[in-house]
Amino acid sequence: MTAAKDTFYITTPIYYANDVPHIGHAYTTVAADVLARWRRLNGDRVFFLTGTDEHGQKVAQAAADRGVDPQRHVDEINPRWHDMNRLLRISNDDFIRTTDPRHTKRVQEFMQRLYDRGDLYTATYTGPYCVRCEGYYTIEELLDGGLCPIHRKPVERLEQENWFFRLSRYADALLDLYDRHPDFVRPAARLNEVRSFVAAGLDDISASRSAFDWGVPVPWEPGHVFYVWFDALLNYITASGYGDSDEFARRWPADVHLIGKDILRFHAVYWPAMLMAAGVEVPRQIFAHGFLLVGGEKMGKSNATGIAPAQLVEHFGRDCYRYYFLREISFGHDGTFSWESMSDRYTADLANALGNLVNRVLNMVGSYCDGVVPEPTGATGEPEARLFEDLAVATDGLEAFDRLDFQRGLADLWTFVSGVNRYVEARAPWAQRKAGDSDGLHTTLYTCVDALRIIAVLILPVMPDAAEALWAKLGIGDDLHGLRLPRAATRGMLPVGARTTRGDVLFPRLDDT
RNA sequence: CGCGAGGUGGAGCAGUUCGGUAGCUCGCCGGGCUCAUAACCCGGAGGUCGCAGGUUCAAAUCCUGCCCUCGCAACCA
Repeated sequence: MTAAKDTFYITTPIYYANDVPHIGHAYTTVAADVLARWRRLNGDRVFFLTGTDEHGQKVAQAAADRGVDPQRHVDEINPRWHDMNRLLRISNDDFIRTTDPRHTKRVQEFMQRLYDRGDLYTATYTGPYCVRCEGYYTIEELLDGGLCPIHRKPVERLEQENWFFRLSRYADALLDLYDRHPDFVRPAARLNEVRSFVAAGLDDISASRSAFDWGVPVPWEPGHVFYVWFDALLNYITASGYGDSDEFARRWPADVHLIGKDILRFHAVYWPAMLMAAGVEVPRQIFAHGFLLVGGEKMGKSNATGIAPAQLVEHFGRDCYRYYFLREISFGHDGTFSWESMSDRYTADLANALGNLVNRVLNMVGSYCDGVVPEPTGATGEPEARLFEDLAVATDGLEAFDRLDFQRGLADLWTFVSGVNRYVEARAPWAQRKAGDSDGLHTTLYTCVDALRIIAVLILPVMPDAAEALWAKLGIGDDLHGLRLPRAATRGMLPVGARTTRGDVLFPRLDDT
């Protein structure tokens, strides 16, 4: 008896252990986290996986350079990734390391299966080999002087017997997959890329290495380890219970693998082919987002380390970090990061629109009603109708998150935030108070605080800290994290009599640029 | 003929799938309000939607050609 899939399963790539986390890694991880939190808010059981890729020759060399054992090397640098996740309040349910025994054991089981099914065969390879890439090249691919086209460094000449995966056997099945599931790869332009690549014909790919031993051993061939990409891709199933338990059946297939566009081929071609070969269902979707550009240029090794997430978080705060990249950049396209645009977003969207709104509303509740949410005894009219239209824009618009269109979702959510500001202007509670219209005033303030309550719920996936801080100000007893949509965003759920506190400003203006 | 993305008011972008008032944020100008983080609200100026043709009653949106920018070209999110 196998369980049925009942879990929303989302992954980030596993990051290369040797890398220092930069805003590009964080971009992928934050997006995945927002989606995970969004699905949880909607009541889904979620399994959100991230991790590190710790095998390969480069890692072994880096360890050797330091004079330490590779395992010790990766153990020592692994905390960087946990630090990044903690810094950004990432809510991953698991963290897979490819050196975990649970992983290596299952990689071997999986690859044994490919072997048993005849999809792995041995052949001798002779030719140029780049250690940094861990990749083979043809003479034509090399740059002048026999340099690696990626690293522009001299390549080695290698002759070794390797195991190969019969990727070519799966070309038709892959094309069929793309035709039957056009959403398998998104955005659509990426699917076209992948399709034309496969349609051009696939070569079998090398699946093992024998020049070094820092990897998962090939069980039937001493002295060989699996090529790091086979090892790495398999994390998605080894971490979710492949090989035992109903847990795997509840999670697999993954709903979405979030990746950068650079590793599209591995995920959209090799990975499904591997799964087909093993008789495992393919994931539902691969979503390749764009690159972050810095100063108009692609962020590379030269300038990547220049911007650590911690620098930005220190200045703008964690919530702004999470908000900014998703609001500013169209997910799936390349986007430009700049300190100025981040600062602008902070000031306009967070400090002025949202933070000031919270402050002005709670200030009025404080001074007009002693901080207690009044009973809305007055009549409602056009201003309320307009406000509720804006609310509908937000709740409908946020469904864009399910399409990974965070930009649209957040824009629509901010329509509501602005809408509440417009509502305040339309009702002018300060004037209602002067006029002695307490019924009207109470309805206005109740409506405003109720709107803040809904905002707290709706920003939760993106800005959990601010959501909690706002929630605390509202003095509602319920556990914010226990709330579920759509009920929690229904108007009128605010309890009369709640004791609000103005407290510190949510997003204080930052003086500098 | 390698593949792909993009060229939209001063800046950054959305809209292009399923043609029909060109939209958003910032900036600028003017007004309002005064509860608020000099914040908020309203109005305005500013664009021949890269260029040239074509289809159509109608094109940023479809077709053809061209120009320019930027990525990728088997392992950097």
